[in-house]
Amino acid sequence: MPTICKFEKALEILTGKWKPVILLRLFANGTMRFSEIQKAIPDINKKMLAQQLKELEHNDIVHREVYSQVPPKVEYSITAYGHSLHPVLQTLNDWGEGHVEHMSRLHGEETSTEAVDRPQTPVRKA
Amino acid sequence: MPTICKFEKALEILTGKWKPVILLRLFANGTMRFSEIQKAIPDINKKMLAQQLKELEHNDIVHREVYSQVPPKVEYSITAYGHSLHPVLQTLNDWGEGHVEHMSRLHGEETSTEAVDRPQTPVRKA
DNA sequence: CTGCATCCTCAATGATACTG
DNA sequence: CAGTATCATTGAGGATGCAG
Repeated sequence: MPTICKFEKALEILTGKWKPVILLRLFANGTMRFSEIQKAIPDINKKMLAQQLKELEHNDIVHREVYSQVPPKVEYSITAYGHSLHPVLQTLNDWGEGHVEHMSRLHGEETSTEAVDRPQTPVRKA
Repeated sequence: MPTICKFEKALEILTGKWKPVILLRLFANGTMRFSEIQKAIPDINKKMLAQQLKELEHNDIVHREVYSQVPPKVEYSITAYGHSLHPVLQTLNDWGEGHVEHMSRLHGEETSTEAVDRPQTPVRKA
């Protein structure tokens, strides 16, 4: 059980199609209701949002506060422990920033930086 | 295009089922032949290895040195730029280390830390 | 030895409807 | 409003064979 495991474990937390966006939103806004997050991230659907939040909650990154009232109200926020992620996010973001520049320098000046990766597995088309 | 993009871009590099292992191997061993990496990571297959290496190469993280000889010989190594990833990996790993402990403290003392995540979508079985 | 092409599998993602 | 349950989709991941 080398270093890999820890490393991969850490990645598991940040990975997932919506984790990053959700996390950033919560880091920025502090506390948000379920519907607020949904509005903030139009392309996500309830199932995914709930699912990802659940995972983040399980990892003690996000806190879930339920208000027993009608209509229901649930607020999400970054836990104390979750804030320990901040430096990690920062590092990742800083490197990412330099990286996009590095890429444009290397390859074309495409501002899109899109469809450049993962060329393989050409999608079994009809 | 807020911070997310850079952040996610960075994640893209590290993510992928085999990127972490491959990266760590290369960081540790310096230079390895295709077959060496394969032997070092028994569970990976040629296609995946080639694919992930290609992506890493495209991102200028890994260097590919081809020796035009028979039989063919190709060596992979971390590029100069690729080494800029080291602090990122370090940060991630450090946080991951603390995280596994935090998890065991929170939930059970399960050394497995397995099947605890992602409870949803119960696998559509026959 | 390397690596691409093909075909296949399945887990993650998504759309939708229903419930407290 | 905040979920859960179901069913459908898709694309990353994998097995295998051919080719340089």
